[in-house]
Amino acid sequence: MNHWLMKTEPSVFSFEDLVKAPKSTTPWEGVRNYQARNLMRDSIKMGDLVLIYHSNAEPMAVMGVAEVVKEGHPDKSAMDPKSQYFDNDAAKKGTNPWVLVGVKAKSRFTVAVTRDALKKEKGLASMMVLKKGARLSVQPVTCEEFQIILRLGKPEPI
DNA sequence: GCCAACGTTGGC
DNA sequence: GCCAACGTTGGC
Repeated sequence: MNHWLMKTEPSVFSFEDLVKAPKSTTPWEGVRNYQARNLMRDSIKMGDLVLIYHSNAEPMAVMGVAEVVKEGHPDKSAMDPKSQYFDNDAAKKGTNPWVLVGVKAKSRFTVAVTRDALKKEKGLASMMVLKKGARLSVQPVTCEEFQIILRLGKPEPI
């Protein structure tokens, strides 16, 4: 099984929004970056676990864990003019390059694992999310990193 | 195919 | 709000 980290801006869609969604499940739409697209298309599999990270927020933190419940398939929002994620170029061409996965909230951290807390932890020093300028919104996380963050977050089941 | 200019992300 | 770092675009 593989582990991932997905960023979200809580003002747009927060971890609690995911928890409150029907069946605590949502299509992770709106990713418009090819590297992240490739991960969702090729590498992210059913049952993989995902850390949900709040970016551009107070606090910046990992808020909980989600599970992949649907593997890569077309992100239809790219072709929907009414969607905030509409991709005009893709729509004009008539081919949709964008892919999403379905995620379901699995556990909520009783202790939000803040960016500062991540930085303080020796075993997390090489995490992509901590690198300056790292913008990839879907990132791989090692099993060791995942376990450390789980220990810090003291998760409770949803 | 290079690379400068641009728009966006996201920490600070 | 600022701006560094990044990915993408488009002229050549």
